[in-house]
Amino acid sequence: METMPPRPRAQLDRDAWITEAIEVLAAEGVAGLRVEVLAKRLGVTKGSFYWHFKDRQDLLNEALKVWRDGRIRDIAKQTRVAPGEEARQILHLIEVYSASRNRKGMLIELAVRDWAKRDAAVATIVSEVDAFRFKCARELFLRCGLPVREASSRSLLLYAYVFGQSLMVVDQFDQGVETLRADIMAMIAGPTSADLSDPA
Amino acid sequence: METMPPRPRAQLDRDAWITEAIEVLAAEGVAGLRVEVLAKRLGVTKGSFYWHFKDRQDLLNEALKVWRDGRIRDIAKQTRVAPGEEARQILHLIEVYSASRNRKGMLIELAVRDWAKRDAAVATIVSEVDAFRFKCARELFLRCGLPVREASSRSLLLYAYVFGQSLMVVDQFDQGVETLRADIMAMIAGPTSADLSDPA
DNA sequence: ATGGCGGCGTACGGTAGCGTATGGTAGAGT
DNA sequence: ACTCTACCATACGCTACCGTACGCCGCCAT
Repeated sequence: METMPPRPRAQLDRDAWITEAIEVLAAEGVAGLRVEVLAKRLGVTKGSFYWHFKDRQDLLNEALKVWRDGRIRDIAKQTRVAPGEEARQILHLIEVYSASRNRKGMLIELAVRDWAKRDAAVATIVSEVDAFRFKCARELFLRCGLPVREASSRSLLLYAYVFGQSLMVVDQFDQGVETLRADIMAMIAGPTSADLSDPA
Repeated sequence: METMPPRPRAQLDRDAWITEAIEVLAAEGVAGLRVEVLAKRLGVTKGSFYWHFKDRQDLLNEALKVWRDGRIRDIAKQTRVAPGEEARQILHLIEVYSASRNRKGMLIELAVRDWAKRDAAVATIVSEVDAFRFKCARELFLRCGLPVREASSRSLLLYAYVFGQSLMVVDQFDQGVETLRADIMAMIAGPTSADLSDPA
């Protein structure tokens, strides 16, 4: 056999670097994503790194692609739902992003968005992801019976809210923040056609 | 005369460093806030810096304080309004933060919040500012006649939205984003007691 | 005019990080 | 057993920083 010509284990290690890179990205931001730090975390030296990658930028590009593809897949999954379940799924969407759960995912989101402020190529990718998110969420609202304009504005509000929520330090807001969050979820999601037409 | 004992120009130069520091903070983030970079931008060497400041952390602390005080003052100013103008002021509040105008202020906000993720002391300050913002905004809603719970949730939604909005890259969303933003503003601000009780 | 000091420049040591060059090793193929 | 190569370590040069030590220069008061 030809030992699986192109990549028997090389490609797999590349992925290990990328996976760890995204981990560090979430914790330290793109500025803290250093080659030698990464190597230490992986228990190797940078001699390994420069075998797998041309340079640091090469890793950053790959990590960004992996992030984008993962986001696209996840968004598609989260918004592909059986008819009649759209309204419930919108609430689920908001919950999924609410920083308590999915903390790491949100940290990655924020790190990438901070990165995008200083790198136009990253901003382009983020823009693509945002557009896709917007499109999918709007589709959910449309299938709930809302007119295009309202479906659009609610979609934008939904994502702006969940991202903004994760930026705020709300732990000393007087009463239970959970109650407020629940009320806000209802504001963003409803009233939908289900509320308007469902006799129950 | 005693040549104006404490600070004839020294304190003023300290402020110059801090002002420039906040500028760089907005553009490059806290990780890009380097002493020697700052010195070059100010046309001096770091010999000057270490006369005015103990070390880099000293500058960071001061910059953070200046930011906090400026925020507190601005929030107080933006939410202190004549009776009957509350509803209008809420809309104005959203507009002021909408990233198009006040771009630099928002960049500083985002940079400080990113900073807060890796520095507990910064997170405490941000928490104070957020709590004050929340309190002031809620007061506006309350004076519009809304019950406490709704005033609270709308206040939280308002700030989460404006911060989240500034994180998103919306330039390729199909139709006019301005229209969507206007609709969202109306969702967050209204219906208020003015809409409910004003016969006009 | 001159001593003192505020304000800054210069020079230095030290660390962290990028990227390169080159050597070493273990395992697969023959 | 020999070799080849994927994979990694070591060592180096370079730059960008931080912080310190110290020297210079101009301004004010006496």
